[in-house]
Amino acid sequence: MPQHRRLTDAAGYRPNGGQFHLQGQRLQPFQRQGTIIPTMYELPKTYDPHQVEERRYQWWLARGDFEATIADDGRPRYCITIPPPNITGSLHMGHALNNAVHDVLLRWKRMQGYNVLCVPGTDHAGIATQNVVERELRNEGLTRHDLGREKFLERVWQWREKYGNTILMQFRKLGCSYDWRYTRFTLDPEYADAVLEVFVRWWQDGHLYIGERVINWCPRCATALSDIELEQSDEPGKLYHIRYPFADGSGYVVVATTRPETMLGDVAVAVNPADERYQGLIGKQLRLPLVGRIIPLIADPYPDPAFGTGAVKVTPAHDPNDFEIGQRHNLPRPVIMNLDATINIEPLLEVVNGQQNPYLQRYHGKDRYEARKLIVQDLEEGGYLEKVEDYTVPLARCERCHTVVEPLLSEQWFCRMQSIAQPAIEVVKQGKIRFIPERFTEMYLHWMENIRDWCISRQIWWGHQIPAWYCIDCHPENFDETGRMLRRENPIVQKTAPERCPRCGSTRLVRDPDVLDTWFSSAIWPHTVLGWPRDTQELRLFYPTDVLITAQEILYLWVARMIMTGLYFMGEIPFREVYIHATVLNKEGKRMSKSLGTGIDPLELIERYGTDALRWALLQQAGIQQSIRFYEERVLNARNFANKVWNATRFVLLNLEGADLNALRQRGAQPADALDRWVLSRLQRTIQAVEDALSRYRFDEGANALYEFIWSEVCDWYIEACKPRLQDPARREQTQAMLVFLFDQLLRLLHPYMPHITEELWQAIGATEAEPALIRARFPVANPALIDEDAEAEVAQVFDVIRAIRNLRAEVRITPGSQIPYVWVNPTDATGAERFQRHAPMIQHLAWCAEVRFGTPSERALMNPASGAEVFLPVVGLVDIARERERLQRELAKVEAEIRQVQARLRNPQFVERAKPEVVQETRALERELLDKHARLKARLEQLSD
RNA sequence: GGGCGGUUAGCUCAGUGGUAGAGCGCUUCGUUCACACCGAAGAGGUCGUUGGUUCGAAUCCAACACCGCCCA
Repeated sequence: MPQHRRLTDAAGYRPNGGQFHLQGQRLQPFQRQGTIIPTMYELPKTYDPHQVEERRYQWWLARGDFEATIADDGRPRYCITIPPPNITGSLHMGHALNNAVHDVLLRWKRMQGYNVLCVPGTDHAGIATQNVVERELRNEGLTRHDLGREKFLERVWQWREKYGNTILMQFRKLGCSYDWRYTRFTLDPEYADAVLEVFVRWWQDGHLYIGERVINWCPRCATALSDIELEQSDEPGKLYHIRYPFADGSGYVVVATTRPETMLGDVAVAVNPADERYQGLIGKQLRLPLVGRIIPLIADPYPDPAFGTGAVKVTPAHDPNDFEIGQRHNLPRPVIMNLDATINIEPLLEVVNGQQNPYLQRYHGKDRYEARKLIVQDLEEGGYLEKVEDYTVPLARCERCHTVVEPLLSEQWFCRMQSIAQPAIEVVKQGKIRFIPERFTEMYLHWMENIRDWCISRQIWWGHQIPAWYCIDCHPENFDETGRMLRRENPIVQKTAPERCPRCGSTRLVRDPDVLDTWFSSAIWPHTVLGWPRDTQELRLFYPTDVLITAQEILYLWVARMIMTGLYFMGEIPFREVYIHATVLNKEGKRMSKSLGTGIDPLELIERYGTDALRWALLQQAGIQQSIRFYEERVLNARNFANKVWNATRFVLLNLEGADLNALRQRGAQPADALDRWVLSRLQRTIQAVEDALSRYRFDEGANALYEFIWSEVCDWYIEACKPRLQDPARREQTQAMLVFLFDQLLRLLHPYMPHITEELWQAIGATEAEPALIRARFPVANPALIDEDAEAEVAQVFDVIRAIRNLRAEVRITPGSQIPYVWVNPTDATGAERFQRHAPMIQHLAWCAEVRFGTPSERALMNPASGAEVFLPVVGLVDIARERERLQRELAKVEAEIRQVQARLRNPQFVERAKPEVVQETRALERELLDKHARLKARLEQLSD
């Protein structure tokens, strides 16, 4: 039976100048079928992710490793529905972090034995997608109106077929182990049906209404925008102070505005009732400059007396706050602007004699900014303009086209939120849904408790068209001569088109042209992707889901709404936890933006450093922060770490030559000495740390524990210490078994973070018939019995002595390459003496000397105090006494400073009395050690002065 | 204006009451048969400021300053 064989035989790979050659598509290295053959592999010196990642991903896909079992097979279940990315999007660092976090959790839970289901999918993204296609059309010299609604939608679907899955393919490049069979799209027929179901039920239950509100209107896109579709920014502008004279000629009131053109629609001036400056004036009439309208001075709590003159002009149709004032005082709300942001004076004509007004005619039909210029000019000429100040204006722009958004009164569909929100507040208060980091609980509750009605209609074509029909014969006045609807009244709301009007029997029905806000459909994502409103096995098994992982910016617009719809339609929370990860910024702390060129392309990083490196770099920073600054050097470092893991495993494999891997595995970890017990103990602590970190979403902590253990303990010390043992026939097999066990565990622990490289390596060192793939192998469980404080203390002391010797060597430039004949170790007590004698071979090997002698030297030597011993490095004829004294003096000064600190603490009776006893003990022990060091340094100095 | 987060080594960040840490960068040295995507040894910090609590504060409290996020 062959004990080992070359990789070229088994899998068609041949090392060639550090490169692998793929000799055919079907060849899959390290994948063994059937019985396990102990194998000696030749791995290239440098890990090449390109040779591994795509192949491993396809292998998992082919094996069905990402697929959940849709049945109760006795395993606990774990389910996540991902935040569906916008179909027009492409992978950015935020997605990379979000999906890396998803996949770590999924892989971890899967390895823990959970039946894991992760549902991926995409969002139709109404405005964004419509804009992309409209831009395409514009290049062809067309608008969507040239095509008409139906043809236009065909175009959008074509676009979606072509590009809509780009981002999901990019998620695969991240290694995401999602169940792709369940890929959903928010405009799938079943999904669309669920959306209509929600609309109809909410309508029947009285939660929907048609109303007039001031909404954010994009004059370019010609639609209402939700808050999240806005870009808020402060821009330089002007503050205009305008005099509004009293109608009786008794002076004037000054109001300030940043949008003077809106004065055309003013219907009042408001002041705070508590404002003393206006006592006795409230109720007086003012004459609106230029327009001539007579408007009242009213009292309302909204104006802040401390701000400016304390008087606010009220334009209900063009400002949301003014709208509310108008409602309180039952004021008219003239709309003086068209949907394309040109001025329309028609609503004023009835109130003032507009035909006679030379000003109004001048503004009619002019663009808002042009009108502003004219109005300011006319105000100035009329003596109404008191002053103009430079002022920083908060501006909202359309996220898609960057046009300044206009607050505008319009007819929209609304959803009443208050009663729907109540249960969603309760479940969070009761802790049924937990936010991580916790601070988001308060933010969520605050927003929910002040929730406003939700404008759910959008004046675009791409999306879920509102299932409401209107009868022309019941309300002919609501339609113009072309049949276009002017007003919504008595809607017939149902899932499918009604045959005839239930009131008058007419068949002349018109469907509401508007579509629903995209968030309306994504609000039902968790239960809808699992099959709602049908009663499915998936829903029964996997709802509620376990966690929702997202970025902070959509806490309100998406997370809150999912909680509300989940409770409303399922009667149950949609997820138990909400993890809100950081925003990825660049090194300067600026938001990554493609248009500003401040972004980093994750795909480029994957190309250069590999997926596992990118994941590691992101996760190493992913905890509970608000933001993380990301830059390429971090990925470089992660790549180096991957290479370290590769080479450490490679070392183990190279040292298995002639070994029976099966036998070694069966033998398991049998510690032969303190060093073995030390590494097993450290491993348990690492397992605990990773487990604990992942359960708290502290991916950074888990990564650091792994990095520290693998690099600084296993590679720097354990492997180095194992080298001579592997050459010793008496210890070789036991050491091999230790290493095989250790690396099997390490690769398992690391797999959720770095799936591809670990699977590839584990296939060589850990795979068995019972566990053929790491992705489904058991995650390590810490064994507290293996935590060994004594071994840890003992090994720490030995390492300290080794470091002390290395330190002396470096002092006199004796490189590690040149072995020295012997060093002296002088233990401070009997325990130390016994210990260091036992570990003399390790000290020799790791301090690069041929012999360890015990005691003090008579010849010339450098001295260094260590923990439990002082070490001497004999330096024949080379010792510069003066220099050595200087070095020792420096050491002495350091020790003395430390002694002063420690003794100051111990001299304080309050400390000895009140501090925890173990702290006092530790401090005393520290004092003893420092005093001991001090004495030895002193003695050495005296010796040298002879 | 309100709420929240941050301020620790040159840079990016860990560190929730008991001897200040990591990675990168820097200095010196080194191709020892896992790894130069590496190894060995170093230098470098009055933990934003000011008060308070405490035997003891980077850590808890208060105020302030600056940076940032969210909301209005």
